[in-house]
Amino acid sequence: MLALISSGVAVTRAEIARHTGLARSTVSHRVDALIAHGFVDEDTEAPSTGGRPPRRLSLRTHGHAIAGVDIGASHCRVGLLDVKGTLLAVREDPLTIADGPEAVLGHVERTLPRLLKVADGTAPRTLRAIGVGVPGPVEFSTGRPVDPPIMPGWHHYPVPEFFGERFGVRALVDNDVNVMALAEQRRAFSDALHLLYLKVGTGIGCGIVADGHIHRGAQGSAGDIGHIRVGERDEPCHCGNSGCLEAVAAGAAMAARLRDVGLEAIGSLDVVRLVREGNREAVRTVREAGRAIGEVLSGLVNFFNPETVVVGGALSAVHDQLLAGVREAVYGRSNPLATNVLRIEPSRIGENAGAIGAGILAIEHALSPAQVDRALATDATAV
Amino acid sequence: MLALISSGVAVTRAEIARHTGLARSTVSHRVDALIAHGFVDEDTEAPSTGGRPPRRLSLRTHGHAIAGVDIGASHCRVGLLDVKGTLLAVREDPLTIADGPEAVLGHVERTLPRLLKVADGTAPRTLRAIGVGVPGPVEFSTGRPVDPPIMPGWHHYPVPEFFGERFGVRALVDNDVNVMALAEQRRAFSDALHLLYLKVGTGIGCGIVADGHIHRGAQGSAGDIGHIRVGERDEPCHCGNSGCLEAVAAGAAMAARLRDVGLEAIGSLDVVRLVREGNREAVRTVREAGRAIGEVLSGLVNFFNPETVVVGGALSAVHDQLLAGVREAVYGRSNPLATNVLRIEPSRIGENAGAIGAGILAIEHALSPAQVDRALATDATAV
DNA sequence: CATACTTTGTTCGGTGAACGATCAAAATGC
DNA sequence: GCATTTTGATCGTTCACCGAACAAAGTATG
Repeated sequence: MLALISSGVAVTRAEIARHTGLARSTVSHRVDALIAHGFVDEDTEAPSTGGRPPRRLSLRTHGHAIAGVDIGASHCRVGLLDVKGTLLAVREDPLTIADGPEAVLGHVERTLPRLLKVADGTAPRTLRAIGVGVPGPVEFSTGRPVDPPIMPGWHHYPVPEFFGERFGVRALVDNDVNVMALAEQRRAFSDALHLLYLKVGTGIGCGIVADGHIHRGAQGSAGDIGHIRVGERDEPCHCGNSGCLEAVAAGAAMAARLRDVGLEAIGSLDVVRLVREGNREAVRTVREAGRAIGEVLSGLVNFFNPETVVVGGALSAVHDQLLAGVREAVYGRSNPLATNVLRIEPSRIGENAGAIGAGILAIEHALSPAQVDRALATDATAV
Repeated sequence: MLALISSGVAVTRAEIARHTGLARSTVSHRVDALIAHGFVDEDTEAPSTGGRPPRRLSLRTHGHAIAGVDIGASHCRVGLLDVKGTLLAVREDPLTIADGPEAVLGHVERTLPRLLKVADGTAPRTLRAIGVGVPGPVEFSTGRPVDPPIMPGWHHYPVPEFFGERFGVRALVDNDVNVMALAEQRRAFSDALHLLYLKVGTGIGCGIVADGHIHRGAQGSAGDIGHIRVGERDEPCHCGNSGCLEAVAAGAAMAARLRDVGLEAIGSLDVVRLVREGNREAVRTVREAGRAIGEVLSGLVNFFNPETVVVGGALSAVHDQLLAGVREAVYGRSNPLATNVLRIEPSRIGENAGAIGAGILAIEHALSPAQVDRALATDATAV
């Protein structure tokens, strides 16, 4: 409760009192408790506005650490954050997710202690919580992947228990695009209550933030827009249908099309390289893909009416070309009322969005009123 | 708080204590206050389970009334509900919304007192709140329509103030499909946290319930799916684009197509009539429209992942034919994970959904913790 | 049929958190 | 140097919630 307010808007006791409507005495008392338990620090004095200068409060960053883990199809990024959400250390390693949960999570298990040691040298930090983003649908309440197409061996694997046994902390698991959407919303587009995060890489996925919260849907498969039908082309898709967005506009599909015209392109990164080299065929392909994505997105914009759409993923490296196509299609087709404040922008956080978003997910859980109350009750003076 | 629990799950003091974790003494005290202020009634004793039989509590329905108003393009339905949400009286009148807010709301103003007198004869009821559903986008916080296409003269008209001045109660205004979605979710599909309500009438609209709450989006235009592009046909649409869902599959479009083949059909009701008469062309047209709707819906199902899709509106009168087409397209194209628990069902509430949903909106506001606390504080013993 | 047991709801002191008022601290401004 | 202003701390009061004991009203059991 107070912790939430301390993390942004009201940073002094008097401000908290004004914002919450509580008496100044009450606020003082509770802040003392939070300081005693190691949640909050008192730091510099703020400039006076005519009277006694207020003392600024901030979350105590030293001592604590939160892990944010971004697991991709072929890589794994482990990040360490302080409770304010600033990234202390990251490490990316190539890793095949198809090797199964023990192999992948075992790597995370070995990497984390190293990061904890390295991170910022001086004071040792204790791990408080872990957030994990994985490239497939997850039953959020249990943290278990459900029938993930590209994660063989992960079905119903109890990821939180894995970390709970080894580090003694809670782990939250979610779809990777969801945590990326969360990262962009919290860090870069906090004025947008409703936000979509489009990840355009080898495949295409979408993270949804509705009213400030991640929308996961009934089975945690919300945002799975890769197989929405688009346009007239009947490109066959590995899902069995044809004309899927992913079969038309994802990185893999673009690379295939460029191969057809004799260019050397295996994956998304080759498409990016070719565009950067100024290859006109590649530019045309990306722009065309942008239009296809925009066509689907225009429908989603009408339906969902977000303030902001963020485009990320490997292909956002060439967002000039990609977004041109997306905007063209969206602004051409969407309801004017929905588009007149709509912003379509490239990712501002970039390649660390997954790790940071997973961390934010864990931080917000650890600092939730219920968790803080529990910590205050169990008198365990943290740090 | 207690009011919410009283309206469904915990109907005796001991049950409330078990559900909330509060002490039995506290619950007793608070229930007494609610009884004293006229929110709750004590009624029959429930059967004993081996000890003293518990006394059942229920919301006090007599004395209070809530209005639910459903304004359509060419009709106006005014309903009166008790605080439990049961419909006491309804009245539908033909009315042209284009006559402007004063004319339409004036009609409501004259109708309400009559319903209040008629309703259930005996005890007089005082109006507590009003809910209004209108066929266009609304800025919910102020209750003002914004640029509604088929409501000339209503732009930014202060509807809540109109009723506030005349009846002295709060009025909540929302898009009609939103309140219909709410009615179906609360009354008929309460197990579905995420629900879509498709209204197929002259036009096509969609109400969204996400996590039990109406999703309105950034400008209150969420659910405006009538102009999503569908299929290969390039049917011109009044919005300026072509291939819009509404231009292909709405009641008006179906009637136009039937006219083209020489049948007599002016509006949605004629389509319904022809289908009921067994006209094969009409059946084919409805089924075809269902497929078009299903094609768009399959994308929305992938994106939003609802448990339930409810189909209502005038065309749901022939839902056998319509839903056949919808289901065919959705189950053919959507992500299996999203469809394996998905239910696509006809409206269970029917023509009163708008009035009931608007009433529910108002009731939930009036019984919200904040409002109840205020009522308890201001010592104004209701009734 | 009387008695023990169970479950519900009420009454009654005790406790603790929030409040309001007062006071000390540390600046600005005349 | 002194009034003013704003922040933060201290202290007694109030009020909501709790826990325990108790009354009420039934069922099980000898």
